[in-house]
Amino acid sequence: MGTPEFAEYHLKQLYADPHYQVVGVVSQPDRKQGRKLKLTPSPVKKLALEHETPVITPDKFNNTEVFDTVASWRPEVIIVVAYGQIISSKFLKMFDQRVVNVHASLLPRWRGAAPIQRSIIEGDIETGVCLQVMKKKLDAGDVIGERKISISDDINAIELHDKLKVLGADLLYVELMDYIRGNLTPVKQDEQYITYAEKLLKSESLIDWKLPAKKIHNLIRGMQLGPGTYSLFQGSKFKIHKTTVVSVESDGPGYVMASEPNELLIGCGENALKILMIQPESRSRMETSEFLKGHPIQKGEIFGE
RNA sequence: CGCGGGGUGGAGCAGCCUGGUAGCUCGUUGGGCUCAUAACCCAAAGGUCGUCGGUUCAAAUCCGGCCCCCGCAA
Repeated sequence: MGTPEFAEYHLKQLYADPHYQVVGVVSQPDRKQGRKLKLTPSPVKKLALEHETPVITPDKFNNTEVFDTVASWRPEVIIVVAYGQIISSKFLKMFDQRVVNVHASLLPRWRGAAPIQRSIIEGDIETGVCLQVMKKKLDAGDVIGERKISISDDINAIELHDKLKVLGADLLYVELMDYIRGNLTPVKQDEQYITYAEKLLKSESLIDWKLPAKKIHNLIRGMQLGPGTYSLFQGSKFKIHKTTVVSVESDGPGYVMASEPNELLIGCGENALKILMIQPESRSRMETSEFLKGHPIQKGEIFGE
């Protein structure tokens, strides 16, 4: 059971693994997507169809008919990866201890919707993926296995996402097999370390130059997988895609401290940010050096207005 | 029929409204200056202005179709 690309990767690895046989797939209904609002199947559904696996995409999963359909596939284990709907305890009881979930954080840290992004935004130096036995309470299940990875200070959420999906699939390849065979006992989560990864809000996209450069840098990296971040400049929006923190005294929040052929340095509440990749309205993203050739910016001009 | 913005020498942009010598910041090539340089000076090459058609004496510019890209929204 899953929906986006993160889940699709896991499913792809299951198909490739001779130890598993995929008997059925559950995904979210087709959504209107893109500029034409064309009805598009989820990556997981698409992959399942290519493999001619039975697929269902119920609007509401928690429904007896749906449960019966899943039961009719006679699954030995049910794997949930970024499905996108709450799964009722009734279903979990039907398949007692056999519904597992891959979650992209080191539980109990970052339970919830946006663990990858939140780990970067909050400046964590380490994260990972967990395989848990699903409980009624969100992401509170006993942990079957985990994989850790360090977060470098220039990796963004998309890159981290791509690394974590590989680790997640590996949990299915190794630990899940052990669990099914009864060779592995899940471990309870230590409740004192619980944190929640709230969904990213659109209001978080606007850069507040009064914050320290480090915080803004983390936000920009974390929001890459999601709505992105932008700043206003002379009346239009500029998406900021990539930055690096420069340890110098700030001239003030949003002040352009240097605008040279290859460099755009903006003051923050503390230190400054060098903009490396930027995107004006209606244009594609571009390197700052290219951007400056067609958009001359003077030292002393202000971002954020 | 979801809303809107773009496609101009190799890169990033201006010009379009108010049709009539293709411009700017770079890059490239050659030359000069310099102990030297990615710095400076001089010169040159390089564009069917996305594409097809229409209007016109004349279209990058006005009108219509198509293709590609981007933002919002979902």
